[in-house]
Amino acid sequence: MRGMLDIKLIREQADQVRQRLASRGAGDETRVDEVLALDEQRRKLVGEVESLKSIRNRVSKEIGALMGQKKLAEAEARKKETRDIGDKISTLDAQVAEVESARDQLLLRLPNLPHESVAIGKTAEDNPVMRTFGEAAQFTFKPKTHVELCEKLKLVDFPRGAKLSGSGFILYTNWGARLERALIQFLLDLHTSAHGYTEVSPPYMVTRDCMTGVGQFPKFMDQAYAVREGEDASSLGKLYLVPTAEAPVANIHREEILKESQLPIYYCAYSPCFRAEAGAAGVGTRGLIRVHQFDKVELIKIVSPETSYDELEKLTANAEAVLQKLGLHYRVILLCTGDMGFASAKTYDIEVWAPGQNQYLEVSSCSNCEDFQSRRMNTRYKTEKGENKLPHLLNGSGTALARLFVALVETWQQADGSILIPPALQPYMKTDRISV
RNA sequence: GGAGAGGUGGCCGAGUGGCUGAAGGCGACGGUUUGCUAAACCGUUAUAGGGCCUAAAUCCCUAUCGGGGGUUCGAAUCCCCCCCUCUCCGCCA
Repeated sequence: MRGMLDIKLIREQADQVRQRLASRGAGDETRVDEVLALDEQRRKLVGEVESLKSIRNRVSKEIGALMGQKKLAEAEARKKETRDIGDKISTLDAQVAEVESARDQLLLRLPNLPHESVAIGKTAEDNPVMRTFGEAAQFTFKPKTHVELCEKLKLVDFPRGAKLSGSGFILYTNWGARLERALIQFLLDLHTSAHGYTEVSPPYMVTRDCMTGVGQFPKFMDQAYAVREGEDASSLGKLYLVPTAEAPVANIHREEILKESQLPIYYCAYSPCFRAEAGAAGVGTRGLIRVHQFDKVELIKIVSPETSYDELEKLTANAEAVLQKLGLHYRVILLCTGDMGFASAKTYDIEVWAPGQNQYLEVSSCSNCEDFQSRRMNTRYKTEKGENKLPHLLNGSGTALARLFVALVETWQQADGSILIPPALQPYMKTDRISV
C-alpha cells in the first residue's frame, strides 16, 4: 500500500504541499518533514541493498555456470564468498521495510490537497453558498417536525426501532417503509435512465483494503462497525459494514489497469450505510437526522484528469435533480478548505430545507478526490499512447435517504396532517397522499 | 464444515532448483505486401521502486509467476502459513 499523496510531489514541491495542507487548518503540514526524512532514509537503504543484490545475483549466475562445467571446487569457493552477503541483505531489507512502513503510515494519514478553486476557511461558517433552488415552503399553520408527522401517520416506530437495535436505529412502518423503498427506486431509476449511470448492487461488508482505498482508514477506524464471524475472534477486523456505497463501488477497479476508451465510468448504487458516529452529537435523540443506519444511493465516477472538474459539476447537478423533481428547496455550498473531507480536493454539499427543523440538512456531498483514491487503490488507466495514468475518482450522494425523507414529509405536510406525494414519486407510492 | 483439483504476462498455456521477466499460441499495436478487406511475413507487446534533488526519453540496477514467511550462493520450481477459484458431499436463505 502506497501513500495517498504522491511522494514525488512531496519531494519535488515540498513547500507547495505544506502550504496546501496548511490551508486545511489541521496541522498536517508539520508531518511533511518527517515524511521527507523517512523517504530519504529509505532511498539510501534501497540503494545499498540493491547493489548488494546485484552482486549476489551476478555471483550466483557464475556459480551456476561453474556447476554446469563441473568445476565444483571453484563453485564452493564462490559460495563462501557470497554467503555473508545474504545476511547483510536480509538485515537491510528489514530496515527498508521498517522505514517504508513508517513513511507510508504517515502518508496514509495525510489528507488530500485542496484544489485551488476552493475557498480558504476554517469552519462551516466559511463555506460559500453557490446557489439556491426554490424557496422555503410557506405554511398557514405551524409546520410539524418529521418526528411528529412520523408518529401521527405511523411512518416510523421509534421506540421499537430502539428496542431492536438501540438508539439510532429506525423501524420504518407501513407507508413510511413504502416511502423509503419508493425513494430508493426513484433515485436509482432517475440516475440510470436520465443521467447515464450503470447500476450496481455491491456487498455491504468490505475488506480493510477497500476502506483504506477510499480514505476511510486508517484515520477513521473508530467510525466503522467491524464484523466478527460468530465467536471467532480471529475474524474480527477482516470485514467492515459499509459506511457508504462509495467503499465497495469506488474499489470495483482496484488493482486494475483500465483502457482510456472505457472512461468515463459512471456507477450508481443503493446501499444501507452504517456509521458508528462515535463521539458525534445527536445520536441518542429521536428522529431521522443522525442515525447509525440509513439508506443512500451513491454516485461514483471514474474519469480522466482533464475532465474531472467538469464531471464534478455534472455530478452535483445530477444530485440536485433529485431535489428539483421532488419539489424541495435546497442550496449548494462549496466546502472551504477547513471543512472538506479527508480524501477530497473539492466538495459541494447540497443542503435541503426542512421546515419542521427550520434548517438546512446535508443530503449530498459531491467530491472530486482527483487521484488520491486511485493512488491508494492502485487503479490506473492506459492512454491511447500507451502511458499509464491515475484516473480521477468522484463520488456524490444522490442522495442520502433519511434526511431526504425528513425534508419530504416536512415540506409536503398539509394542514390536515396528511402528506402530499410529489408527482415524480406517485408511480412508486401508488398514491398521491399519505393520511391517517 | 468435509474431500479433491487448481491459481504463471491482456487472454490461453509450457515450465519441478541456475542460461526463465518467463517457451509457444491468441489478441493488440507498428511495418512490408495489397485496388479495398482478408491472408502472409517482419517487429513490438508488463508493472513498480531506485540510480536522477532540472523535466522527459534512453540507459543501468532491483523487485514482481495469488499473498506472506522459510531453505539455498541462487526459488515460478522445494518447505510452512494464509487468501481465492473450481468440482463433489454436508448445511442453509
